[in-house]
Amino acid sequence: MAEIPSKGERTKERIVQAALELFRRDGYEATTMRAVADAAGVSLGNAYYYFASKDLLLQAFYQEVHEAHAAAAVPVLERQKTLKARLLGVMRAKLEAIAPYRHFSALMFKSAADPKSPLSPFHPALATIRREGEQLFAEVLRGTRMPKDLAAELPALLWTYSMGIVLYWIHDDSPDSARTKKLIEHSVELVVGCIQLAANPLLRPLRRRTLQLLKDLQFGAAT
Amino acid sequence: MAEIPSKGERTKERIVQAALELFRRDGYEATTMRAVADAAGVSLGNAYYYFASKDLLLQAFYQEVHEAHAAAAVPVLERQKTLKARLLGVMRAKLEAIAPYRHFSALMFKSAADPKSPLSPFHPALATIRREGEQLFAEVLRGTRMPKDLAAELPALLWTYSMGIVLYWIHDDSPDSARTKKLIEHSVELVVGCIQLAANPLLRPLRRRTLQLLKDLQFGAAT
DNA sequence: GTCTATAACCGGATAGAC
DNA sequence: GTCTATCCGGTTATAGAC
Repeated sequence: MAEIPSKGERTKERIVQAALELFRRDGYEATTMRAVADAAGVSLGNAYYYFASKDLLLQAFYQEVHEAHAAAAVPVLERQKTLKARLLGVMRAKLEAIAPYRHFSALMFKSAADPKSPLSPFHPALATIRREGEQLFAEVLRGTRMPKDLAAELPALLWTYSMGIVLYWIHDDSPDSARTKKLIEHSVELVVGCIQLAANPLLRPLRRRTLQLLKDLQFGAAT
Repeated sequence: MAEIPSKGERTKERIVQAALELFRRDGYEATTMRAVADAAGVSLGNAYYYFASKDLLLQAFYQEVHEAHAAAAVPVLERQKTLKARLLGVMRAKLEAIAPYRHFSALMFKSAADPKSPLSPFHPALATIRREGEQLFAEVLRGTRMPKDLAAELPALLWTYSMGIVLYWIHDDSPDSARTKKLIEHSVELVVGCIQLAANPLLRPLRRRTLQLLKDLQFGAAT
């Protein structure tokens, strides 16, 4: 840890920073690679030496947004004790964290649609970010008693749920994202209801069957 | 109806046909607008006179695929009487219809992520195709007795459900899409179970509340 | 006013020299 | 690692033909 950054690493960092600033100021499409290279003080070809394509520069952005979300979630998780309040708080924090970047979130879904895109959350390059996202939801569940098998799958499920909300939000043009907020309130209630239901010992057979199905459907798994 | 096509219309049709053929043969990205124009026997500028952008040419593709699905669904809907068998058959037909075009389906989701894209199913230009899709699911429901309020919302919900399946399928690299098939079998059961549950008169209050929420969340509606 | 063509523009990406 | 020169393809400007 804490390596001294090599020359190449410092150049790379300069490019990322230049890109982040320009993306924020002018948007992704309006920012040309030539502008990024200029702002970073390198040639166009050199920028491509570090980032094989323009959208790889976005990865840095996603990391930033995730960190903002995680930070905003900390006080919520400290204060709230019930599952419902914790999930609600974290989802609200998520909405606030991404609010300034609707456009970039849309870009993420754009690439998520393409399994081969290096920006798909299923792509190894972004697997880390996804895992960190799931980690956050694991925190949400901390303190909620439930069967082990369920606890193992829930973080990933909740992360997927949060992505669904984001997808809705991207298309939501109601003032102040009122619709999305409403959706969050209601869906959190639903989700928590389902979790509590699923935790009920009487439903163990159904739960096991469902979890098994989910596992079978996971992309990593064997057929 | 049945107008005699004007000269412009015939030119437009020639361009679409050329595009369809090249897209099929070489894929979307590998097909250049110059190649399409050449194949259609028009100049590049002329092609742009009819299609303001390359991806507008894809609309024709989606229409074709939808028609193939609708056609494949006809025998299913004639033979099958139970809701479950009808839905299952139509979903299987869907998978078969899109099978040769995984790549194009991915492209659709790519644009669906961007609310402003002319290829988003929420965009007016594609609203017709979406309505036809919902219409097909309305057919699936024909013969199933259920409350009016539920019947009004279900086609759109089922269409959304089918889109979810397609999204899964795009990422599914299991042999012969085995995973997606499994998902269809299991989720159809789940969906039908939910519908039957929702139709139960005892659950009317919950159903009404849920349907109201769904309506509120619809993008067309007032806040 | 409907249609067609040619020539350019622009920006992402690559080749290859140093 | 860094640069310059170039390619390539989507898109636009614009002028003329019917």
